[in-house]
Amino acid sequence: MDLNYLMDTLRSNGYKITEQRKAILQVLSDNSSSLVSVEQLLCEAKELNKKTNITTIYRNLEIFEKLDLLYRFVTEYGVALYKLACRESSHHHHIICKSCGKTEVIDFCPIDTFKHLSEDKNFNLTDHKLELYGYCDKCQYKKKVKI
Amino acid sequence: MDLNYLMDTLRSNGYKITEQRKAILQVLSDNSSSLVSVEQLLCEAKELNKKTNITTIYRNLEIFEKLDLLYRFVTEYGVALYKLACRESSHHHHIICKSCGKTEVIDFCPIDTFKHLSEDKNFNLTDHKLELYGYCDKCQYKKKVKI
DNA sequence: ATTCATGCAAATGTTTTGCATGAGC
DNA sequence: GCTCATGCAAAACATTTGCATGAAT
Repeated sequence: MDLNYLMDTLRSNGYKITEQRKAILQVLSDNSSSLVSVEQLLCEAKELNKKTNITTIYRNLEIFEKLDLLYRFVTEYGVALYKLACRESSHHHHIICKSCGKTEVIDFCPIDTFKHLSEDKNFNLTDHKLELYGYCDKCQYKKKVKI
Repeated sequence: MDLNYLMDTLRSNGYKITEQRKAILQVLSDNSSSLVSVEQLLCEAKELNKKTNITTIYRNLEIFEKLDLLYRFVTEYGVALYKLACRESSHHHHIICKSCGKTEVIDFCPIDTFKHLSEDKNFNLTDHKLELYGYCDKCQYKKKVKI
């Protein structure tokens, strides 16, 4: 994901470009192929800018999310994980590696299959959530669960 | 869901049947068609047994979950919601009302559709999560979001 | 110069834990 | 009587907020 696009979006929405913001965006960008926790984000952002503070992380994640720059995901244990949102992203689902957190986008959506089922149940279907879990290429033989 | 079955399961696993446990199970049973939060559970359990304590709720939810009596669900805001697990439950998904939390089971699973997609991506697929959201029969015209 | 962003500390909310007491078998 | 379950208080986390200071425009 393009850092310039991210910063332009911030600027055009009246947000200033600070060193901390740059560091956070850089970390998110470096990890754009997997989901990162706040803890990991803080840790890696500190490497880029020692001054980065946890409060700043939280405040910025909220902003990035509001601007649709960030995809927020909550694991079944209630832990929030983040990943930059694809700019061109239309509706899609993810396949997530349970070991390293790597995510891939799956364009196919099976939701139409459920349309008639929900009608049968008199549910007015508005949203859905589908996530596939497994082990990616590299992790298939070490299967150490991190998420 | 049958309270006797629940208590038998507890007993046969070495757990005692206390008034608090009965109250918690009763509340879960009364709400078996929707997801309840810990807060709601505490509130309703207190009506049945004033002595019921939040710590006891947490400890028991953990036990029930471990015995597969309870289905635990985490919303996108990280809030845990619970519902008794169906005894005969095989693999299935849920359709969840965003207003009242009512849930219905959907037996159909589209996961086979993704088998070849995950192979293309060299992902060894092990789990998945699918939830449908909408408004049930009764809530379609009041659409007040609670979950 | 003005406004927004940050850091610190404190507050909040949720869940967990230690320990003494009490209830179930 | 023994064991497990409970209640209380405190601890452990994750996240949010108030406020004064500092950086970006």
